[in-house]
Amino acid sequence: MDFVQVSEEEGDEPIELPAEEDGTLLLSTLQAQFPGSCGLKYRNMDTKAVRGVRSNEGRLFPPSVDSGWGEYLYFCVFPKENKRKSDDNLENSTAKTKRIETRLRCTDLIVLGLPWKTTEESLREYFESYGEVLMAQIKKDGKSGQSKGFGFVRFGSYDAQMRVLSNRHLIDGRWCEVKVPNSKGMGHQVPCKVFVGRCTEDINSDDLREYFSKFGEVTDVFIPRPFRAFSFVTFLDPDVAQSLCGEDHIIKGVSVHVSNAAPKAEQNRNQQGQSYNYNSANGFGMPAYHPQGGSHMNPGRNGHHRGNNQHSAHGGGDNSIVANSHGSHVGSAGYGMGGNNYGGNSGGGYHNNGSNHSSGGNVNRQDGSTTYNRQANFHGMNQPHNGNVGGNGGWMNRGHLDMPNLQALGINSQGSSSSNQGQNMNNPSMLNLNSLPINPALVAAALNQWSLVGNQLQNQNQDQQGGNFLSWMAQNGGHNANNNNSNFGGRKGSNNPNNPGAGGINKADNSGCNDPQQNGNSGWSNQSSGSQNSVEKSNFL
DNA sequence: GTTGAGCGTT
Repeated sequence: MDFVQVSEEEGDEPIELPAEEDGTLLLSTLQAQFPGSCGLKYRNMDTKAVRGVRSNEGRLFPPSVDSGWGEYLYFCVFPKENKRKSDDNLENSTAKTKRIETRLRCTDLIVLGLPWKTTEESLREYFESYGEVLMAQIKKDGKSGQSKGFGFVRFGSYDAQMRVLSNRHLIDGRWCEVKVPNSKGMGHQVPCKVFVGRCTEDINSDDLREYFSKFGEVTDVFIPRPFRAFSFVTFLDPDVAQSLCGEDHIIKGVSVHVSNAAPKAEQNRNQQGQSYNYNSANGFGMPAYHPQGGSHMNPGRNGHHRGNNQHSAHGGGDNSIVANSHGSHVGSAGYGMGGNNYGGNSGGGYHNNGSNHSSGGNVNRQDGSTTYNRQANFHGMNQPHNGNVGGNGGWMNRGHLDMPNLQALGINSQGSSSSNQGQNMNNPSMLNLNSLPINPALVAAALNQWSLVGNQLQNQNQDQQGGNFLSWMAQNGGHNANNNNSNFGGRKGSNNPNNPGAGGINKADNSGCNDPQQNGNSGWSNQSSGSQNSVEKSNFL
């Protein structure tokens, strides 16, 4: 087997990636090691110039037919950064780093369970061991001045924030919980995920990833199984996602339609009084998954939090939910469109209602080899700007759902809510959880994204398991990387330092599950002519 | 003076 030496950047230590039998390198293989990368380049020894590697249909082709990949050291190509307004004036920073910094902004963190005696000074002092503390405050009773037992803290670096979120905290003698707050007004999000309709079965995740990587970094691709003629593509940049909505694109000769895949969490949120943590930085590496004290989820290289790793419950590099489909079906035949009527979903069913058509018209773009750098173009839409939080200069809440917050998943120790039982009885099972041979947490991540947890739990219950999500998790515990006490849902009710409540999912919250009042009101702007579609869709988002 | 799930008089 031929190996290709690839590094993230020129000069970095290369990783040897296995090529395929035909000598090509799968893009998915590359992306497994370098999430977010979309191509390769190398420096030509003779001309000293950098040359790009040919890429087509999810495959990268060696520069030479005869000598293959040769002895070149290849390095990754990442999607160009969309030009941003005010974030580009950072010095001493590569475009890539800039992008990441743009994405990984800090947010205020709530500190729960503080001792009454803790002061803002001692709070700050405690957290300064993690990094620069920009703000530390204790919420107090207005009259008495007595602490309410919680406060907020904000860090100057995302790395510090992540470490704080990853660890337990003994503050002034009491174990405290640090989370991203669910504060009101923080719940809106700019969706990063788009719905891709009219897909044919031969369009696999690699195809989608490769195609859409032209517009920006793709962090996830999800194709429902069994085949349902649509899929979801998640971008790192919500602006990119928005800019594509309403458009038709041609992938492998098939005209697919991209439209808004805004989760219907909004309704759930309002109804349940529970705010999803769709906010800003919460998309990356949230606390519940990193119970190990001192473990650095991001040991110095933010770039590794892109792409597949965003699904990684344990920071492992290979936990991509997309990975399952990598390497399969690539290059399989079956182009062609028309005549394929998949379950009544194809044809005319995916008109967007219009509210989210943002990018100045539904321009059809042919699938060319050009790299599109879409300009952000969602301002003035229905996405609120929660600007200038903490004076950090106009960041917006983003719809990054990549890293699940199981609290927000609506998972509790009783499994899905009984009040929802029966809601999905007539719903087709869209995902067989057992068919996804991956870390359950990653499935949860996916389910979180698409608010599928409730459905799946119930389908699962009926169809196979007879248990709840937790039991399923337990049964599949072997997949739970490292098995190191994944602390889904935090440590509620476990102030005992010796019992950090590992595995405790205590949040009684049905968000994400379907609710009787939700059905038929999908919050999904695609209108379908099919009678069944609205139900299916409403279950999906 | 008490208390221990929560979500911020900005």
